[in-house]
Amino acid sequence: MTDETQKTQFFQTLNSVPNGKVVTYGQLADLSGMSKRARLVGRWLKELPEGSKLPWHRVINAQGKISFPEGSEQFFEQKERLALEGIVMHNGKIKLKEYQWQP
DNA sequence: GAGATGACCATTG
DNA sequence: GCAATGGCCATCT
Repeated sequence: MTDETQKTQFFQTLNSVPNGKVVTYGQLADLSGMSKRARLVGRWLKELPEGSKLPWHRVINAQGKISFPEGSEQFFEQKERLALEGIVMHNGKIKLKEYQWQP
């Protein structure tokens, strides 16, 4: 069992997130078979190239917020992509109750 | 090998 | 509901 295997599993899970839904880091880690590795998930997402086909913008933290500093380019892009899928933010936060993916 | 860092999480006050 | 605290785990200096 290498970390590459887990990475593949993780990316596969991420790729199966439906349009209009979001997932948290911990949830993705759990679905990929690593319950306490949410930080590693964040690390992998950071490594992704911009042109990646993966829905990285559908990944938010457990507080229903985008994990980039507000005002940064990354923050803005993620917010924009989510808006295109019908996911809007209320007072800087997303309603996990409505938008969180439930496999 | 010790200490710091990070797209985090759960608990506590 | 929000901020502070401790915990987790891989990578970097």
